[in-house]
Amino acid sequence: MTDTRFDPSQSDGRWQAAWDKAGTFNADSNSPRPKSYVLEMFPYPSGRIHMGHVRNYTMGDVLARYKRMRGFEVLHPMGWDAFGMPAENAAMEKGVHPGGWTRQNIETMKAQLKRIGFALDWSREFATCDPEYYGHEQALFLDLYEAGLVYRRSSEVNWDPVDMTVLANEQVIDGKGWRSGAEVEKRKLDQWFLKITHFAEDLLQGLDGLDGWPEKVRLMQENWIGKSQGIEFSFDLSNGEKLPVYSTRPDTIFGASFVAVAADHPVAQAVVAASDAAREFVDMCKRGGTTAAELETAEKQGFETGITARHPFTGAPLPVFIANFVLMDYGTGAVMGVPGHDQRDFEFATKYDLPIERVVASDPNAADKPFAGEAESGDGVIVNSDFLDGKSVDDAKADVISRAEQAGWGQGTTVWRLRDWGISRQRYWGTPIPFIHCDVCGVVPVPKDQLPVTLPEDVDFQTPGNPLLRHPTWKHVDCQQCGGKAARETDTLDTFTNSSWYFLRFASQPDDKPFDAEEVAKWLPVEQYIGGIEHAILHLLYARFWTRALQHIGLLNFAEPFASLFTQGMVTHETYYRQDGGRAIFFTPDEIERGGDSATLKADGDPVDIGRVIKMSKSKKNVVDPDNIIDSYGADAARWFMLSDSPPERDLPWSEAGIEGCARFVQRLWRLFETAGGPVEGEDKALERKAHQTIAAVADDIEALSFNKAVARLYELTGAAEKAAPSASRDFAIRTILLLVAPMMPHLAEEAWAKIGDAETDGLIADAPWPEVDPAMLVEDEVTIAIQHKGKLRDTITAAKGMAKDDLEALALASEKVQRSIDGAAVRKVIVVPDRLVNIVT
RNA sequence: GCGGGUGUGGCGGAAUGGUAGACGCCGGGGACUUAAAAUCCCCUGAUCCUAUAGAUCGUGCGAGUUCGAGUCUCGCCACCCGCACCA
Repeated sequence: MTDTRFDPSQSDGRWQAAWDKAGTFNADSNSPRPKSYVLEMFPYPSGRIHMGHVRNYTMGDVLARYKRMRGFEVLHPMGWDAFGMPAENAAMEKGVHPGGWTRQNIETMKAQLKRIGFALDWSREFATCDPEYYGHEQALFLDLYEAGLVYRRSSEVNWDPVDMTVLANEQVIDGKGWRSGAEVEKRKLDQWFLKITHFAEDLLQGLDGLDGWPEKVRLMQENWIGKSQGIEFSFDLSNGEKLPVYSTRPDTIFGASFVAVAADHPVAQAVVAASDAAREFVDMCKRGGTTAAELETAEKQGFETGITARHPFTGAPLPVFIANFVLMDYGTGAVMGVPGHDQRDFEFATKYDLPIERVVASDPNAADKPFAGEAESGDGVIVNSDFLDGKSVDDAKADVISRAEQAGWGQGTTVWRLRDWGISRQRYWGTPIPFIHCDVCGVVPVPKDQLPVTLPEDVDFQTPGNPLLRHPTWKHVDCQQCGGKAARETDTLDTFTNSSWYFLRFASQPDDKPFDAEEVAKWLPVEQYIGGIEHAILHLLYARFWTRALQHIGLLNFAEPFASLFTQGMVTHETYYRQDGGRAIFFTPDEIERGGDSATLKADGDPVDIGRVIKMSKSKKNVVDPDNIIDSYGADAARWFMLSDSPPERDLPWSEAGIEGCARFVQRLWRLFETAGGPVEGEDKALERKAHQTIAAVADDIEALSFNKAVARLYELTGAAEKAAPSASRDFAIRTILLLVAPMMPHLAEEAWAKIGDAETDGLIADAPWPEVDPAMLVEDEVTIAIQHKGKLRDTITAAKGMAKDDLEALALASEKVQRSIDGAAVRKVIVVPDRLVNIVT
């Protein structure tokens, strides 16, 4: 037995080259095998691969390799989400071209991914900044335009003054740009929109069928779509106008004591025109902050307009206020105020001394019960409401809506929180929107045979704003229709558009169209999609929308792109810092010498503080570079670490000790594998049984993405095989371990497979089938029975599997320890769970 | 405020209502070695103890259901995530 070591620096690259050469992981859509599409969210080429990528792609890789072993033809592709602002920022800061910068990053990151040995089909690689990709995207955009799902309108947009671009609502967080963090301003611009609201109901309904998605993500999308049902009706105003309002509580209409409109509502603007006091109030409303904390503490304030609204049933005049808590862009921008049953209205009415009427009570006798300092928004029975009295909330809602509809002053309505998706960006590094503007003909689509509309290469980034707009020649074209002078659209598409259909392009890459529906049908929907929770709403909702939209125009025959979704946790690390005056100075893990529960700085040998374990980030310097890890420990140790210990949906704390343990295990396996092969005889039933149990369990664990459990089971079987004396059974167990770790440590597995080198291990282990389980071997013939007295463990005995209850009971009562515990008390009851335990109750 | 999740040794975490702490990391002891690395073996929840044995306690807190609860039910607490003056 030679005691050699496995050398990743020699082996990793050799096997990566072997897979490349054999095209092992290239997916064949014409294969007779069943298909499986495993996909991880493709990366933005920001510069280098980080540990989060490694974790994400390792999980997908294990699943993809496992699926291949189970006889599936697996599509496991990789590409680049290559448009976006960091490239332009780099252009501005370093004077490089966004395209060159991006290509360079892709090259670096691709080399990094290859070093980790991912089973990817690189033949399908593309970047979204390839004209071959975005040209097809332009074609799809034109298709959607023809289908009426794209439109253009002037709208108030979220303008980021730092990035000089428009942001989608989703990209505004607490009133600030999601990237720049700058306070967002409002501007009016002509913008392109995608009609995602056309599919609001369908996107909501579809969530019910997504059994393979986390409940959390489904709920987040449900809330984002925000369906609400109620009534829209108009008040007759004292100035002769009509004021439409929206309410989800028509049942409380008799409790209305005022009407409120948003500060930028037309009614408010009319009042402002005639009143300086009103103007002051409205200006104050607009200044108000929009952050959660500010809204929490903001007082409900209003300005009484002097106008009154006529109650549709009682005819009573209700005062109309301009109020700071009413939003213009939800519902109609105006509400009826029912202080008794809405907390905001309650606070408002209290401040302005408006009537607070009870119209819902726990029972009819409680009709005059006073309020306990807050509104009651719960269920109950209607009171003090004329013809509604005694009805349930639901019945009263229906009654008011039907009366309003019959009388013609209102109707049942559904209101959505979801808005149409504004996709215009005043940026260079994105997909040009394929339209031209002609003074005579208006907006004219670029004919499909002139696609792609490509980006000009010679652009200047030293001035803020859109380089396409400033370019001397690019935008000047002749109109397709009239031949006159026209200008190209200089806006580009939101980068989320690029990631809304890339998974289709991976499945099929014809030159003459975005994708081939038949080829796509062979692979889609994606069987398992893996990525970060940060995409729970935006990317995943847009991708679901695009798939529906393409189905709508007949290009696809399915609505949901991702059958199963998994959101993995982050890779975290301790932070190291010293306090310097008021602020912390952070150190990288490389600069630190880590002891048992202390850490010192290598440079001066003095201690540093160990901070919280948080997501790896450059600002906290708690990052570990995957390349360095692979240099030191090899790809397999890094992969194994990514799968060990933490459940995949939770955060994974990186540690030096942990990766060292993984590297040790790689060598431990190598030593074990070296003892495989050769002539061995003899049987070790128990070990053989454990091997079969492990095959079944690891398969279950991988399919459930419970990699940490699969890892633990492999440690166990490894320990058992190491301790066992040589036998044919042991040889079988070792070969079993080799096959089971192959998806996780593919380089070590190939090396050991080749080294065994007998008929059984011919070819690449990557092409070997998953081992068969003998069901008979899953069952133990002896079991350990727990003996309890009143639920407390007193003894354990070994018994034959399937022993009769009476025999077990007799064995249990014969136990000396049990008898001592019972101490002569009368046995009242004996619970026997076959093959498990006996519980004696006295 | 609304919605969701999490809570188990020094740490990461196992556990179809049935022997809590599998497996890994850290730590301790030992073997091998001139020595170190590597490797191997043993110990490692807490407390008590008359100590090869045994007892008690123990899964955020408090109740409950059950022969039996980390697991189920009810009520709290803490932390994390998402959404939010959405009428």
